[in-house]
Amino acid sequence: MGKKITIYDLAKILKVSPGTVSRSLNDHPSISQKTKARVVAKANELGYKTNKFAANLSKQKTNTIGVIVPRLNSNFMSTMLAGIEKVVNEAGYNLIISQSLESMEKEKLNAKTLFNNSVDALLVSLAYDTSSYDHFTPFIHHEIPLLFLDRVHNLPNSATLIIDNKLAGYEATEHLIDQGCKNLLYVGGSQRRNVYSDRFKGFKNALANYNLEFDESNILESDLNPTSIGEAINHIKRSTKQIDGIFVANDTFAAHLIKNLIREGHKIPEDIKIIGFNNDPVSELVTPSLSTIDYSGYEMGILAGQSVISHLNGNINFKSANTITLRHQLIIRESTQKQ
Amino acid sequence: MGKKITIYDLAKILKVSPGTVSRSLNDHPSISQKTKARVVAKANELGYKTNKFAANLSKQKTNTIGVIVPRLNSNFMSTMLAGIEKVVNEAGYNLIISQSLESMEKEKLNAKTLFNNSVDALLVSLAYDTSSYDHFTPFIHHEIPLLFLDRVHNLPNSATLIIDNKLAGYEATEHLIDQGCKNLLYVGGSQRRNVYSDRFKGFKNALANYNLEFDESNILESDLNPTSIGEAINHIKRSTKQIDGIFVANDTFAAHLIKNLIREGHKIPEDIKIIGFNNDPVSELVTPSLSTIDYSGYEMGILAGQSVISHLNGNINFKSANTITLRHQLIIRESTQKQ
DNA sequence: TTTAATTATGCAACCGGTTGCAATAAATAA
DNA sequence: TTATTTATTGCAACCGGTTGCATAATTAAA
Repeated sequence: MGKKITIYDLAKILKVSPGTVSRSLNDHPSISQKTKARVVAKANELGYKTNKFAANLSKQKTNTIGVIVPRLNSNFMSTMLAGIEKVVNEAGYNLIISQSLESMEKEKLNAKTLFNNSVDALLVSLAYDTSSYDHFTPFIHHEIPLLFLDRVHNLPNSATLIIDNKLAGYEATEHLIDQGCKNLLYVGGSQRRNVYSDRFKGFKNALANYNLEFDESNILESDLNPTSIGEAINHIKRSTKQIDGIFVANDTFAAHLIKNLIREGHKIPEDIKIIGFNNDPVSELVTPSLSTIDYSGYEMGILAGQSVISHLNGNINFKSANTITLRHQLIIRESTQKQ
Repeated sequence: MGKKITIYDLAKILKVSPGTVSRSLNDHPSISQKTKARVVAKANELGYKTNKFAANLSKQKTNTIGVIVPRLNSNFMSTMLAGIEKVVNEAGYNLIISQSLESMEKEKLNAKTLFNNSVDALLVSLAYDTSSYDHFTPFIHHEIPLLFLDRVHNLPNSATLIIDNKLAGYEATEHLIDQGCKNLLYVGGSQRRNVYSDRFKGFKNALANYNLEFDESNILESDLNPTSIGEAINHIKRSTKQIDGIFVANDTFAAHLIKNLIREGHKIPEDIKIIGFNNDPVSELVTPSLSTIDYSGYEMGILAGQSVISHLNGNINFKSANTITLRHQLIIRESTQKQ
């Protein structure tokens, strides 16, 4: 039940000043080893705990890092968060996590809240429909480290952590072409988000490079929600040229697509080859197993945590436009197998 | 960049006392409407923002709720968190999330950290190997609301939020028996966790009820990690009586099991029927699709958030042992289809 | 032994709200 | 009009650390 003991209590007991107690506990250099030892010993003995409120108030620092993600319940995001959490926790920081639910309005609110909560840094993966970025300027103005992850936007004095989506998109598409596909379809999310527009650019480049013609029927913009599978199926059915290869910018949607195409009587990979993106656990489990682009959310999280921490420790900083690009890898499974 | 303005600035400008400003901003009843209006107007005009540090210090309240989960990157957990986040956020609370990584030691650390951070409430889903619960007593002693979710432990003055795992286990098993299975296997996690031991109890009850014999070969305790699939396969192979029905306490593991059993030449559901647990998205996507028990992590999260909030608001409390049981539902898919 | 240079500690202001209690102003009753 | 009651507002202590600067204690140099 221990009534809270404060540095004042310690000071009185040890017959020193509160300031000395404070400095001792914080291992300040101007305190003698002897005194430090005494203070620390007594503090432990009495179970002293620093009152974060007070410490925060005078230091104006919360030891808290804010995160905004589109949603918590996606494999990629939760894995990334797991990585972030691990690193920042080891460094003594807490994570305040909030989700935008893919809405810019909610994202704005989240940003405001986190700002008001004085997070020491902010990590963001942008919502589906975010089109303005003013809600991040308070962070920049107050020099609060701002790091975008995966779904990024280039703002001055902020850093971004991504993979080379364009290249990955190119490689995925090239793989389909290698396997003999001629009429390709790209299914991705909002072109406003770098992850989708870049993958699409890669897709388009690959088509051009292999002299495959491209028109608007070769791209489908979707919210990638499983409930929207119907639209995708319709698009494929309606297409005048028979589609024989699909690059889906998201494994979960790709898995649903496989399931539904098979239900519709298509053979995969014989009639249509499909490649996804993310190497979500589901890609191994679906039948046929799904070829995909692997990149580790966990690693991205770890790296994000590390950069932010080292920024906070003053080792590096985000002043100079700072982009970290992670590696990715093509994973070939059954869904793109040549006959 | 807008020097911070404080209640003292407002007080000076408006020629009232800081106390009056504070009370006005908090809509205290003893301030006249006129004054309140003036203060609020001026506060808005100058873009006043309350300094949480100071407010926390004097109120000794953080408006922050701590959560400890075994891991962030499981569908169930991240969905549950999504639910919690939504509710508490709307109520003006922040969520500090930490993961125990299924280790009691880490869980202890997390609990300590969250305690030191003075969270206003704590939500916990226990780690795989947690066997002592002392790390939660500080919360109870300080009357910080403590709520266990899904993987629970009954502590006095704490609440629990669960489903009827025993009944669900019974129903899953009964379903297998209904479909003609005679030699059943239960694959679950640590018996120390209610979710697994209760499901097992239901399993055993069902066997007894249908006069099916039970011995140690009918149960396999696993960490349910996909890397442990080999052990499960071996167990099934080695079994003297030919196993024809498996109840796996976790969809992901069940999905891997299906995939691997098929690879080994078994036919599912013809030779072996399988039922999972959780209704994870993967259960629909695997082939054959997986029968399972559905219960909504999201709903559980929402409910958890709501109970904690209403407790914090003084509406209900956890003093009287408080258990909320959510409903669940048997979902029949292809993996248990009778021929 | 003195003086200068270090090292260790104390003092007190400060961070910015919150809140019990006293004081004053306004409203109602006598 | 005066005495009461009630509605408003101010005062000042408090929450518990942190930190610049002055002072005291100790050590090294002269």
